[in-house]
Amino acid sequence: MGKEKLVEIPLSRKLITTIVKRGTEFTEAIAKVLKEEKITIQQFNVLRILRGRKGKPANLQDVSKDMLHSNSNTTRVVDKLVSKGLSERIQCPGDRRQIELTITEAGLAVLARLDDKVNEREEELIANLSSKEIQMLIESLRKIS
Amino acid sequence: MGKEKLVEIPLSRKLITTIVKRGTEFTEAIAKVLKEEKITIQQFNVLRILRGRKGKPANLQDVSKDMLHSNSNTTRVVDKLVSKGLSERIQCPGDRRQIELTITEAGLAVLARLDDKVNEREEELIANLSSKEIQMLIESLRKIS
DNA sequence: TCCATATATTTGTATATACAATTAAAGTAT
DNA sequence: ATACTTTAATTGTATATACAAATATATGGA
Repeated sequence: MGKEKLVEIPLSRKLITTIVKRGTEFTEAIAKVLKEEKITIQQFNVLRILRGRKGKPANLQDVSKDMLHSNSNTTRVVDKLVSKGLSERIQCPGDRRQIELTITEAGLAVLARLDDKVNEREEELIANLSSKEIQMLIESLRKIS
Repeated sequence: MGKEKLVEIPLSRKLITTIVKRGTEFTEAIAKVLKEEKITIQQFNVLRILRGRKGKPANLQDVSKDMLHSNSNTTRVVDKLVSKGLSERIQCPGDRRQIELTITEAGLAVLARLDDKVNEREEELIANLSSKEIQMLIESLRKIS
């Protein structure tokens, strides 16, 4: 008695758990910053994608493919942005199944107010790591899949 | 013209994005395994915590503190487990504000059917990494926060 | 043209999550 | 005992997400 074998947690699980946990922490930390402008991370990502197109409209799939999550919800994220006046959606004249999404001035302004804050917060979040370690982490993590 | 400066994505963002992405992939991959038993990751985690207590009942906070997400939802996760017959909840006689949670035989059986599958899937997910790399990743990632 | 199939987006629905507010029971001081 | 504060859990609500089904348009034959 008192001698039950402690089940070893496999390294694979330790790593996976750690990565998931860090991912959640980061997501929540950034979400908190975005909250100042009352937008979610998904909305933020869509806005950045649209800004990156420098006026050239995007369709739903251009936007969805860079998003983490499945695309039926992209419609609703875009709905939100449109209803807030941060994005515009028109039917594509050439192919009326598609839509043409653009970012509005108000949308650009929101991003402008957030950019530095988000960058700073991101720096802070990994401030404990040397740049060598960061490089190494990126490389190993990319190898995973 | 044609000479717009491409904005460099900072390393901090690259790392954070990569970690978040891997976390999401892992979560989805494991969720898929758990789906065979129609339980979610949160439910799985609660069951494992309860099993780990080897009969000793847990209260809500014992369970919540090991969970990623905020505890008001733990009540509802537990609701699900109880309604499926995988867990039992009684009011704690000593302190009637608290509850006493235990795992049922059916709950243990679900875990027994899942354990190996989950472990295997986890191994697969990081099969591209050497064990030295895994060690190193765990260490660096833990340093972060 | 008419029909089958493919593509782009939207909608419905169940579940999950964040966050604030509420309820219930204990503990503590007067 | 009574009131005040703290603790434990639950509930309400808005939003987010997964997944399947539906809608609308386009495309390529017969």
